[in-house]
Amino acid sequence: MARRTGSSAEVTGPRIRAAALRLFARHGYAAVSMRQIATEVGLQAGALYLYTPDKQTLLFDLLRGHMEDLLAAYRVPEGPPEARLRQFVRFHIGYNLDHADEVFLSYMELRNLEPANFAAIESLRRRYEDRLSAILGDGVGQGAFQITDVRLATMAVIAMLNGVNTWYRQSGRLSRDEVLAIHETMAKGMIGAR
Amino acid sequence: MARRTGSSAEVTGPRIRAAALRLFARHGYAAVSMRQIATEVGLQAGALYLYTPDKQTLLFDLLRGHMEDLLAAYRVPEGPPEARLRQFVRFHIGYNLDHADEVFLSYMELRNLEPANFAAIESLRRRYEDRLSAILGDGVGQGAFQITDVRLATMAVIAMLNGVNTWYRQSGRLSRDEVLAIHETMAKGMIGAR
DNA sequence: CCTTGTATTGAACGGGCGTTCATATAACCA
DNA sequence: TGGTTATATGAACGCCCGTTCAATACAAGG
Repeated sequence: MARRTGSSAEVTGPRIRAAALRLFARHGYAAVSMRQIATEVGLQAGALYLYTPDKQTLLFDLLRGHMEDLLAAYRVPEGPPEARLRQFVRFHIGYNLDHADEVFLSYMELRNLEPANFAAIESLRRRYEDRLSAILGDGVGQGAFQITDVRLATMAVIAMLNGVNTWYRQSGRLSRDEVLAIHETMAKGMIGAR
Repeated sequence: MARRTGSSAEVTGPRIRAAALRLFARHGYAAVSMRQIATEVGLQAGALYLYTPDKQTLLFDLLRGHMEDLLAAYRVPEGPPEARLRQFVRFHIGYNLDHADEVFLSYMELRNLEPANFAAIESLRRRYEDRLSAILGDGVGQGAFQITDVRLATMAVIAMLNGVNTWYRQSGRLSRDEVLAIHETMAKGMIGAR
């Protein structure tokens, strides 16, 4: 057998990335073999190399794609700092819950990236973090927030928000909107918003 | 060669665990081979099996040991809820910074544990989290804290505190004590402490 | 000095790894 | 319809994996 009926690169490429994402997130990059990914898609391992030069690039493309999608999805909010912070909180939690595998992978597999690839992802992440820093900085400038160190506050707010992904389940005790509302309040409290 | 001069099980066992901890934390459980661990200690791979039944148990013992050490090191604070929260924050950040590899490993490698081992670690972690929940619950009862959901607030505070380990460096811009103080304030703000 | 027990080697086992490539088939186009 | 190109196979390459075990070298005690 060789080429299979109804197959095309436009279908196979995304299916490979989806399978790799799922397996990497579930078991870890190092623990997943190219043969497992291929099996998931219904291919032999060799066929994967029509779609990625190697396993490392497959991982990197997943992380880069996620960070770029995240940055593209973010709409810079307008209005007073408190309202903008509220919107950031809602966007961040919402996006993370809707892209749990991507987010998980992007935090867990950084150490498996080659230095150059690592730097590229970190740079994208920093750009995202800076969007929260901008809101917090404006809030301080307008006297709405009481923050000793904007960079630290940025990291702390994001760390708190990221925590949601570790425990939230759709069938859980709290609705998604309750979780969002509570985190809005906590984020405001953290930074001394009046 | 066989037995080497100056060697004894009391020395080799801890050295193996230390090497495994360092390598697992740096590169990930799945990416580290028994041969690499052995080389680090100056042994052949086979010798490791005098000290652990297998690789999985080596990982599990590291995680269990860490969680037990953490629970043993925690002194239940006394006084009003606000003071007890302050002490929890200081203990948690301080302990995490002093045991960065253990903490990192305990979060990253949970998924590489067999179900029974996973459950054991999660149970220990839950016991630790409950100590913060107790403080928050008391604070609510005494009207000192304004918390919609104690369990959610517990997870959020711990997530925020854990974030420190991802960026704090001793040579960094902020001193350890500044970091502690700021996080005390943020933790209090999160839960509406007066 | 010799025996006993501990600590370790080094080879071997079966198997899986990432990657390459000649080959084959399906889809497309003239 | 026939030739070309895109898509995939499946075998092979060299290498590393976790684990076992007989053989062995050393330390300690009598």
